[in-house]
Amino acid sequence: MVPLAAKRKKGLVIVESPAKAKKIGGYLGDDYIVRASVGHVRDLPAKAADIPAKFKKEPWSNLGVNVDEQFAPLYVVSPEKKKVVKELKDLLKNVEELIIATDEDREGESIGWHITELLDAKVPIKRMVFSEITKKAIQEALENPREIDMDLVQAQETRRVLDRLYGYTLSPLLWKKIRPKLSAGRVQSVAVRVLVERELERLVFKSGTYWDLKAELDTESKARFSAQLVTVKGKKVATGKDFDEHTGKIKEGTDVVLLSEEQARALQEKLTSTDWSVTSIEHRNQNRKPAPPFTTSTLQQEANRKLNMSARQAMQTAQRLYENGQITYMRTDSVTLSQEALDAAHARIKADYGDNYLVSRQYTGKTKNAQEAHEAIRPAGTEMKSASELGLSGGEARLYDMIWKRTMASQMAEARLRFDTVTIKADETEFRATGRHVEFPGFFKVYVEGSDDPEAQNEEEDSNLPELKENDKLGCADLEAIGHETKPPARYTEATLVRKLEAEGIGRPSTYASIISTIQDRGYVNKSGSQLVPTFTAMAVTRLLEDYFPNLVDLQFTAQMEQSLDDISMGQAERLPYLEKFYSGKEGINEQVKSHEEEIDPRKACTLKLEGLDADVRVGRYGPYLERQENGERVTAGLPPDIAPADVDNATAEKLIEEKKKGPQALGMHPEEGLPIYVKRGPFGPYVQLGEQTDDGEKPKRASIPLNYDPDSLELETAMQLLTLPRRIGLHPVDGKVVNAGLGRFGPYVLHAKKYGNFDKKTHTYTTDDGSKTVDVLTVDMDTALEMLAKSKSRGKAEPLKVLGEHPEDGQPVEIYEGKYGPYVKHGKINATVPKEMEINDVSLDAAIPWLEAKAAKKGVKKAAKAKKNTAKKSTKKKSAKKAPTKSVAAKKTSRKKSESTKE
DNA sequence: CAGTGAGCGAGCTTCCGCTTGACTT
Repeated sequence: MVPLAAKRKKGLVIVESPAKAKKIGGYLGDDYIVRASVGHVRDLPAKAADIPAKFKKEPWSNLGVNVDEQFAPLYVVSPEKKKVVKELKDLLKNVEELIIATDEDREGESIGWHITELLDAKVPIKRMVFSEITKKAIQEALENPREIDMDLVQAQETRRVLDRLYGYTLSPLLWKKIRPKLSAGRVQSVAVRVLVERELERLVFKSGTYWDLKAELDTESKARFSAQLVTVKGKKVATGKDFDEHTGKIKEGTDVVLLSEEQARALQEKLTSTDWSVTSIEHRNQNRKPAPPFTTSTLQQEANRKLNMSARQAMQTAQRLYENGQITYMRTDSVTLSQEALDAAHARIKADYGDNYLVSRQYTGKTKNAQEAHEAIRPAGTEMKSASELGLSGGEARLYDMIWKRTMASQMAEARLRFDTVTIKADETEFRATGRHVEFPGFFKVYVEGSDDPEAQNEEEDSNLPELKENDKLGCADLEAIGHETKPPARYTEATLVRKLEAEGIGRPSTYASIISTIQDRGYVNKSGSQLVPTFTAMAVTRLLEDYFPNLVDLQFTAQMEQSLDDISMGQAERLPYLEKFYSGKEGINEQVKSHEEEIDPRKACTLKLEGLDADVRVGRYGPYLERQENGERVTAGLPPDIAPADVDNATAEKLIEEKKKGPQALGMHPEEGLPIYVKRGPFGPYVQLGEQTDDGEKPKRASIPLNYDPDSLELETAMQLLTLPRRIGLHPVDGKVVNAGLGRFGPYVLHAKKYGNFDKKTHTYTTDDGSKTVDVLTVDMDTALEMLAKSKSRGKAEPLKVLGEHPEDGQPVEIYEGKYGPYVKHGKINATVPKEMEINDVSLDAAIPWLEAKAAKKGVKKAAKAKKNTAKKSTKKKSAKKAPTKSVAAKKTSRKKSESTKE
């Protein structure tokens, strides 16, 4: 709140982030007001509802770009940004100048320009830039303002318009040819393509088998070490690298010995009783350099590898650290450390490890398309305080600790390693043993970057060999023949995908996490553990795009776009010819989409003929299914929803089609009911059913199969028990009321006096606090049920802080409650926060009603959107009702009902 | 709350980047 008698201030400074505004505000003092724009303030309309009425009829309105008039963008202030803009406008009335201090990159420059356009300032406008948030840097920046760089703004607008044209012309083609609501975009389509190509490599991959020997050897002084077979009769023994992944055989022209199991065992037999001796020893020295300080991309990768955090979790955790002033800004592509950071790290290294561990280093970024508006991610401030010194805990402590270590390590000495390679002769074979010795740990003391290969040995670990010299005799304590299979190329994880995208210059620090969400939300990718598995839909979409728009899904497309944008930002090129070439004319995307629209057969676009698979895979409305011709007849069978494309082979296909033909197989007969029990799969997962569906509308008895049971190997006994749920566990020792276990809409539960206890959502089991037992809905006993119930949050009503009175419309009480985010007023199902500066005792009924109304209006919009999905099937009826004269009332009523049912 | 693989309708879906709300279990 601005006090009414506010003195006129010198300037209004606008930055992007509120946390940054706070910090800079502290440096600039009372003469300046510092506020955040909270990101972009204007954008092209995202959806039809955001298009202003007067443009709705324009043929280009959906694009939000007037493609007939110089690609003029239609900018709108999104509803959630209106408040910010209004506040900035009000503040501007009491200052002498407007100072734009947004980030010094393409997007930041554009945000600044949009602000000046919207605020329509009557006072002078200055643009200031800084790359480090220190008092000195800020004041210097303030004294050396510049103008807004319109070339840079143009480059941003070109980027924005191109992305819109790409996305909003290709997506509709996918709706028509493959499935509604699909999407295509410059970034996501390439990301999906990368995953699909890897999946196809796995699909055609042929595994190969090879054998080798591993020896456990003793020196004369009985020190033991192990060695691997490397040559037989002077010829190299085959390893995984020597195989051709398309054939599973040794690559042509490779001169190696491929050992079969028999040969390996014969060799093992022969060598056990032969003489072993050292033929040569080699030493090799190598130094290791620390990894550069974190950028967004490397932070996400390491958090994924070492802390098992998703990109999204890492960013949310980093955001909290940033808001608490504990780390610098977390969305950056720069590896540069400021002088403040260097000083802090150097001092701490000296104090903790000594001078010989300190080396000052400045890294230079080599990331494609880096904008470098911020510094690297590092502990904020001048002291390099550790996580425990800051009193952090949980995920924040772990992430901070990693940032701290990486920053420290980046300023520490190289590690010096010595590798020893010993060659050993046994009969006509050679074995090799390698050792690693850390001669000087340097930065290893603090931090070593993680590996994508979970089996790889840690770099910093010693694996020393015993003292050996040439011609030493060795004893063979054990000789093992080991069989190996070559593995297909690994699927991408969040970490490796982010690294790939960054390396190709695709996507920006602020978007890596959301790219991963988007491709999952659109049904292009499923996550299986840490693997990102593309779906059949992804394959169909990728193939269509590759066939008809190869240059748009080329990995180089973004790099080329960036080149053009650079030219525009430097004033060496114009936006218009670039956009015209992309969109208009014979080769432009508009014409291309139109002409391909006629030639693409949707049935073909949805049909995948996979190498080595006899049946076709088709992507249908209810998911992927198999299709095959048999005696001129079409047979189909649904595929499990989350099956990986590379895991579908002829055997799996055959099994699914056979099962479909036979119809649901009875698990067995229920001995008392005399009816068969089936295992079936519905939209809510696998379930068991007793008897058949009859015509009289009577539904057969059904029960979901909890996640801890495998539907394919479910026993009849278990099925019968599931069908008898809910089950009485016994009587509660305190009040004597019944405790039950059952299956509900949200999974298995235990129930006592209207209070529910829950099983783990992912496993449908529960492990007791002392870890002594794990139970499920069929096995849970009274003691465990009581423990579960004790944990469940009380559904009992909280006491209101204050009762304001009855709502004039319906007489329902209006009350104030204390919530997690401060006090709120409650009326029925509507809750509205009490403004921060209000005292609870000052809140009156009259004051509270407008808050509730505002909240109700907001909620209604959200709920209606949500409810739409659930009632899509019935929508035809609703539409005719809409034409009735009482339209608005009818609409209100239905939306009310829906919101109740969704809440239930 | 429990399968299926086909089509009029009205109007909508969809992009990439920059940021923090909201959530009251």
